[in-house]
Amino acid sequence: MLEKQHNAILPSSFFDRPATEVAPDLLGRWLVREWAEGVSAGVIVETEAYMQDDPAFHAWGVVDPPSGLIKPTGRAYDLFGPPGTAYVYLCYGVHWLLNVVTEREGVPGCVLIRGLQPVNGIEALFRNRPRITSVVNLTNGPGKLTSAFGIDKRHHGTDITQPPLYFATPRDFETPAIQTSSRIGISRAVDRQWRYYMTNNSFVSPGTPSDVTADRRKKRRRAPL
DNA sequence: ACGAGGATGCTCT
DNA sequence: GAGCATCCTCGTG
Repeated sequence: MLEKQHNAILPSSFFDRPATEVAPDLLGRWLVREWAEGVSAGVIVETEAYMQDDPAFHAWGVVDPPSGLIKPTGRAYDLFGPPGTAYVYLCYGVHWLLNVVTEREGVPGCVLIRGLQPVNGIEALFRNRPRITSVVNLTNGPGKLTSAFGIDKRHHGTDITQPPLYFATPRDFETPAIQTSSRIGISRAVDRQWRYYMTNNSFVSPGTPSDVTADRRKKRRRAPL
């Protein structure tokens, strides 16, 4: 089982930067989850950055530019928190998505974790997703990896630079080869190349990057006559 | 292989 | 009530 390497934990200062710097820098590092018995970990292979003045960002429009005042409404408020805080929200009413808050307190930003390659405690991950039979399908998507790692509402707002859930730099860390694309599943700010992923890694999510034609509205339900 | 559709809940109009 | 930072299943080829 994995030795606990608390000295390798990424500190909050790591996240006190623009999300577009943090997101690529997280590739090749580990997400670590400590259980009551044992530890699971995965190499981060895919991330997305969300920033101020970003129409695809949950906190978009929350800052009033003339005054700089924050309108503390809903989930967006938590994106102004201190760097290294977990921002976990429910997507499509079904899946929890894990983000880490970036930039100093008062400046909103976050990085979405979209893909992991399991490297430790894989049995526990399978146990959390009993219907999955192949390792690849365990964690190759933002909703899949939270399910496998047992991440949900309970982790929202918690310090993600401490056990039981944190990021760490592995001993053999090397800066990986990285590619970029537009982000997946969004309909606004589709031109920004703020998705980062490892080259030639099969644990990158199968989603298609958004483009101006990719986000056609689903067929609208016909109104009853 | 690929595409359509459903599940399901929170936020804002 | 619409619009989601998704995933899985079940049709067709």
